[in-house]
Amino acid sequence: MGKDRRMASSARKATAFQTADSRVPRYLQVASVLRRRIRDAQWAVGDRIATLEELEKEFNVARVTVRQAIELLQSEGLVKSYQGRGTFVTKTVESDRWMQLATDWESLIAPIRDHVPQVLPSEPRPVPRLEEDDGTPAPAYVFLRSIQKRAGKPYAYARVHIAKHLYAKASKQFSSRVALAVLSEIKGAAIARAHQTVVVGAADIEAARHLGISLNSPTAEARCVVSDKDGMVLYIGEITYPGDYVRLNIELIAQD
Amino acid sequence: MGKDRRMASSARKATAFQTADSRVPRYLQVASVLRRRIRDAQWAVGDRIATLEELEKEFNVARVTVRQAIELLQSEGLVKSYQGRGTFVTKTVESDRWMQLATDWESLIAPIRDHVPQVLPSEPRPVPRLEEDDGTPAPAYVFLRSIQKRAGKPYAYARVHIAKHLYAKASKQFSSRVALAVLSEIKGAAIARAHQTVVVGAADIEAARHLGISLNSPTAEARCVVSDKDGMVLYIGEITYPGDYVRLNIELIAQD
DNA sequence: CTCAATTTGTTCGTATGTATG
DNA sequence: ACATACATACGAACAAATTGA
Repeated sequence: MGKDRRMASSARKATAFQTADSRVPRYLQVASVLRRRIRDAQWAVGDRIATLEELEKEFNVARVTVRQAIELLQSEGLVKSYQGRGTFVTKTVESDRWMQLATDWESLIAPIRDHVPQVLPSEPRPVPRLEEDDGTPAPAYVFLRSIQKRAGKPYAYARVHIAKHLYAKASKQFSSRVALAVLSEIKGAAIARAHQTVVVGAADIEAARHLGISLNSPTAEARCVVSDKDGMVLYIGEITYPGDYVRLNIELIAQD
Repeated sequence: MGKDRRMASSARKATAFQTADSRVPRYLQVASVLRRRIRDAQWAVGDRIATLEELEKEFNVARVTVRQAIELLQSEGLVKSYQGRGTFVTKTVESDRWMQLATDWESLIAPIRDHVPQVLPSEPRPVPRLEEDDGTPAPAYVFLRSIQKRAGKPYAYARVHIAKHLYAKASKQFSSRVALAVLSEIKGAAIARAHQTVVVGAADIEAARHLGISLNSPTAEARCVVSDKDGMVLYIGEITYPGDYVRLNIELIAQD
């Protein structure tokens, strides 16, 4: 016995990595760190990566566990191992993976003006979650759900509440275009304020299904609230993005 | 050439959740979804949560697996089960967990002006990563690493490059105060532009250690670049936050 | 060419964790 | 609660290929 095994009883000794035991299989944890090193070009194509022995020590795991991680990368075609020589990077990971999240209204609207969302059957949803600062609710809302795709791959799962009286003005458009884009063009909608909150989250069962990612994998959850001059909330959009697509650029002090 | 043992798992019966198989133990996946529902007050304290049968169906796992998840929550003191009655929420998860990430210079500086970071021994670091849009590099940089804590708990791990000629003007201050705060007060530093990029990432071994989170758990990675009127980069800060602390508020259209 | 060092490949035994039925 | 199957993980020993002295 005596050695540091994988123990479920969290009361047990600190295990590998000296970090909190996440109980994600170790070989997967190691694999994703290695994968990221390749993605970040810390190891470029053609480079020999660290030896099994070095990795064993760095991650404090058994040799077989490192091998398991490397076999995984090999099956992804990222590396190739040669007995007696080492393990070499053969391919790099896709890099243009960013979804730009908007920080002002125009850059929010412009890119999605002509998007065609895939509308999902709308389950009834009791009431939109409103927070203190959001404003006062409209008398009634319509609830829509949709998936946005890019190159056939889903990159956003949207749950949207639209004030019923605005929805009525262009109900057909709302089912074929992105709600915010439609909203921004409705004359009767005097948009006076729009704010967005972004948090790092984890995919729940719905998001995982619709985005084709695994349950609990990191996501960015954006919540966009649009209101009129009286503070009445016209639109609430909750949009979930896969975490590895999201990028936010913020000008803190703009260049002259 | 060994047989691919991993395939055995996907050969297993119904692929739960119909999502990509993340190979995180199912009962843990279920547990975190339930934990989040409690955190989000979807199930408030005192509420009876869904029955085992409902959860079995929702997640498409065996009854014992649901039980395992619920036992975990029970051991965390979040719920309590009663035979014949159901499972009830007994405690909610800490709620004021947000780190406000700044979207303008003043709100970036103000809260950290008086912070005392814990400076780490600075390993040498060859060159700061500069991207196209950042500007031109200064002749030389000083590299610092530090941990920011709040209530004894680390919430940020910072790697910072400061232009050497500025560092020299207040070297002592830089080791006891947050670099950006010092920088903003140095007279010689004519800050003309500051921008920040935030992406959702995953904790590498360093970040995991310093933040006390598990390897590969979600993080927010902020990269802040400050430059002067000639486009010379005075400061590059790479800051890693645990994902569940980060919140970004963005005014898209400001209220009058 | 041989030898030693390095590095990956393979196997055994053991223990524990996960999930089903 | 139990039996079964499989997955994860460790440590250790040994085998095979490669490299350079």
